[in-house]
Amino acid sequence: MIKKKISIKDIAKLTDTSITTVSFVLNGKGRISKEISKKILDVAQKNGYEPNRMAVGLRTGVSKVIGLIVENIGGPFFGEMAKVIEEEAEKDGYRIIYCSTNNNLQKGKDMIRMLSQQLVDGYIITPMKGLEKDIQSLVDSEKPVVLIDGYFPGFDIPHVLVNNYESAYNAVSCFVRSGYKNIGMVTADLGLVQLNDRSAGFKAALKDHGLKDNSKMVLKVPYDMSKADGVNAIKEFIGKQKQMDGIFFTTNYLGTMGLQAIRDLGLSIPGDLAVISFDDNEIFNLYPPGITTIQQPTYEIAKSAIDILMEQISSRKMDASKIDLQIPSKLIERGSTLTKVTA
Amino acid sequence: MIKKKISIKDIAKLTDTSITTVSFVLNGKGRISKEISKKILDVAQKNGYEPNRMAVGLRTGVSKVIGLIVENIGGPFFGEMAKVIEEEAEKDGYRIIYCSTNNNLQKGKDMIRMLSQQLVDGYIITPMKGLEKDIQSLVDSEKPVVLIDGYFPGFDIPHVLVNNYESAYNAVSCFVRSGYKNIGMVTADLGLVQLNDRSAGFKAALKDHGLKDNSKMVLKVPYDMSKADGVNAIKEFIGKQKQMDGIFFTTNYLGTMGLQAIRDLGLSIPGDLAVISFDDNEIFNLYPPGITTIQQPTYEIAKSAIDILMEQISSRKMDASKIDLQIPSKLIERGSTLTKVTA
DNA sequence: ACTATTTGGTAAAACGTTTTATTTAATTAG
DNA sequence: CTAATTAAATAAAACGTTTTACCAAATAGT
Repeated sequence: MIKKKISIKDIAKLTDTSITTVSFVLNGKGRISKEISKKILDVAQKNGYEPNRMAVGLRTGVSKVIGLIVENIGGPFFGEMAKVIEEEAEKDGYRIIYCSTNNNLQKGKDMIRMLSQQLVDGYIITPMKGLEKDIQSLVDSEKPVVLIDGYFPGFDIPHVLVNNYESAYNAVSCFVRSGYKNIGMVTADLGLVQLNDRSAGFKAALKDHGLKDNSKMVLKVPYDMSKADGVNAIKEFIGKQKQMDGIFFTTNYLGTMGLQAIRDLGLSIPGDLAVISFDDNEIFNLYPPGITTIQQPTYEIAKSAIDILMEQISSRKMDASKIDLQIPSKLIERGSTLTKVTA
Repeated sequence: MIKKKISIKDIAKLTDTSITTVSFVLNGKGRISKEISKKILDVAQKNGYEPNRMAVGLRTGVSKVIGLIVENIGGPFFGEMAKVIEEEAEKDGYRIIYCSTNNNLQKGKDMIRMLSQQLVDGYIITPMKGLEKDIQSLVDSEKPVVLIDGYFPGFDIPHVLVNNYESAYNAVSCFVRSGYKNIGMVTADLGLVQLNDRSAGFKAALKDHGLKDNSKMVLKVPYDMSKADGVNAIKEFIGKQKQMDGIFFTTNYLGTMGLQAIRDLGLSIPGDLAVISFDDNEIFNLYPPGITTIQQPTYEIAKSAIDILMEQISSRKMDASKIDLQIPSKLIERGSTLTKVTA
């Protein structure tokens, strides 16, 4: 029994009414008498009528789908984000189409192009270097867009992200508070503004705390480097920095690579090296003695992004364009930054 | 400059041809002369023409979108899966709409209904108890469906998952091989067949190795229990099992809760307790002394699922209905199951 | 009692494609 | 030199909605 989908036309036939009438009743639009309404609703209900989204989309230009373009849907940060976004969007009857760019520019461009085929009503995008014009052209053509986790300096595109600068600054303060003064940093070589902001916050804090800004104590791990190579690079880096007593990892995956490096080197945390990493994570909670982290407010970021997007979608006002929402992070202090004991 | 999307009709006008001609050229269908073809292609290219997916979908009944319904897109296992699925689907020009059920039956039902509004060409679903009829009705209406990570006993719905029974069996064998004979298990109370299979494999292995099947050495943690409560439950469980020297966690999240419990109890791994967990994970690699895990072949599962789905989509043959693909897992042996040293 | 107005309902156009059936022009066959 | 074939292009219908414009009947206004 291959049940053919029932259409509005079928319902009209079954109820001896017109297509228009059915449509009006179903959408509560026109003025149709109680009795006819009831009859139509009944029949629709009984036959499990569901509107054909394609037809609706074609006619109205609204797909009720939003496009989510992130770096890696499989990662802990974006995965969590994706979940919240889905849940929030669903409340407004929206569904999510996603795609991971893996920080590949071409993939990002392709995706924006694909999705712009009248398929989605709006975009949530994690920006990457080189995508500026593509996204701007989206905005120019009045497509609602919200950036998360980053932004484009000089472009008026609404974005919401953690306050990277202050967060990194706070990390350094935490080190200092606990007595660590020779602090190194491991970051990635993507041109991402969020990483730059973290670096800037880090440096500013060093300066403000009167620590020497030894730029040799910064390692940039190439993004496309394999995990094993990355760990080795970090090991080598740590090996070279003889006087370093604290290390700051600017991302989640660098943090775990770092832990592995530290473990392989047989160093103790925080005895030999205090540690703070960006992006809280189950690992950092569990790994002895507990790693101090900067916890991103994923829920709030995602919620805000959806809210802003929906605002744009409903009222076509673009006064949201100047939105620059930076949400504070939470420093989760754990064993890796216990007060330094000097021998 | 609000660029209006250009349509096939516009191109026809610009090139002094008909709509049909343009459509034929763009799809390589009819017989159109080289010169006109070139002209049309040029104009289309120059104006950045992209077909309106809604219109195409309405006319052809094909959306080029597949629906992915998982338990939690944010989790490590499903996230990784989602990523592979997206990448593989993209090769065939498909995009993914996702949704997390959080093991909530109603949400699952709702999602299936929503997506069936002619919105998706096929489904990849992680089954949950109670969804049998909904999914079967999908199959009945000739919608391509593939289940991943589980299946419905007694229903002929194609599915691909890890060989749960054998995997759990192997875990026990690993314990035994290393000298651990009093093996407990922690599992969840969802009615999921994959968990049942794991339990069954576990018990069968105990029996085959001549170990006593002490059913008191099994803890079922309620799925909706908070993390803290879960950890406490596990702590209590471990506390009660005085002679237990090895413990098997049937899922990822139970494994990490278990690690926390063990850490809180101040027990050493594997000295006091050997550990194996299902689902490999960065944590298990990093956490000292390294936790032995059953690594699911996520890539292969996802790839196979997509392949089977595409097969169904392209050739409307339903002979795939009896597909029961169980892919072997890989036991990653780490420090948590080092050979037992008896004092 | 005639004109306004409201009420309940519908026909038909439009959204942008794909595809079938047709037309016209050009080529080949006999 | 016609008749048959083929090549090139197109008109028009259809997919399932939403929505504008319109109509007829009933009600209200004066």
